[in-house]
Amino acid sequence: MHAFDVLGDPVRRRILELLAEGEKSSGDVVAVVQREYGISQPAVSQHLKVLRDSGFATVRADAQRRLYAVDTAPLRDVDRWLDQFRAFWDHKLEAFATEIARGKKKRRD
Amino acid sequence: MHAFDVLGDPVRRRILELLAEGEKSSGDVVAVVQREYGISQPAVSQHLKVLRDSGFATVRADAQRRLYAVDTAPLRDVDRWLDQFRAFWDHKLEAFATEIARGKKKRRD
DNA sequence: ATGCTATATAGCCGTTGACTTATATAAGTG
DNA sequence: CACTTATATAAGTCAACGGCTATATAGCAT
Repeated sequence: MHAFDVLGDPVRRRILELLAEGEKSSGDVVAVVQREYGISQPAVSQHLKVLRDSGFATVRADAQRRLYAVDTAPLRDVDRWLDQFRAFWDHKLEAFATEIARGKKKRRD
Repeated sequence: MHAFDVLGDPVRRRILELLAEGEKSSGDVVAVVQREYGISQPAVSQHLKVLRDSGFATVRADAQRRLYAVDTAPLRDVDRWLDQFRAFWDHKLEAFATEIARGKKKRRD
């Protein structure tokens, strides 16, 4: 599943936002999402699986708990894809700051 | 349709890349996409409609032609959504450069 | 062992989205 | 006006996705 398809789902975006706050157990995520979206535990679990499989999240076990953390690698891919459009809103010196931010010392075209 | 859903489709992403090169007629887009993805003219036209409706593209008429151009507003929304994750890969001074690039002088939390 | 807690998987179903072909609309051309 | 070009819309099909309930798996507690 492509990164953008993963991010297409509002529940998955919300889960990533939660994980951005720090590592959270499946149960923690279920609690919040259930309150906000009213979907079942299995539904949330499936979203977590998608996030795992697509590289957006990593898991580690803690007894019966599964602790999820965000992995930004695919988000960085998205960010890099956006690069080709930044020229449209990054004019002036902002473009320079962005260059630095993205570590593109070699680009000159 | 949410911005991420729009970007979820590879054909639409490709169309945006084409428009990033400059204004193109529907026919120009159809030609490329048809060659690369082997889908019909109406299919491409429908994708262009989605891009229009979701604000990713603007059109102007030139006789029977429709000239499409990219509108980056929704892409900027996506970029801003990514902000909450940048802390994970924007460490050191790069973060500062990004701050400048995004014009966030007020943030302090 | 037995049961409770935490999480994942299986199997089913309805909706949606991305195609298709056929056709409509609109503007230039002979 | 009739024809062709350029593009959009209509209507139908099919697969994929996201939800559900039921159940399996695994670890802790009694």
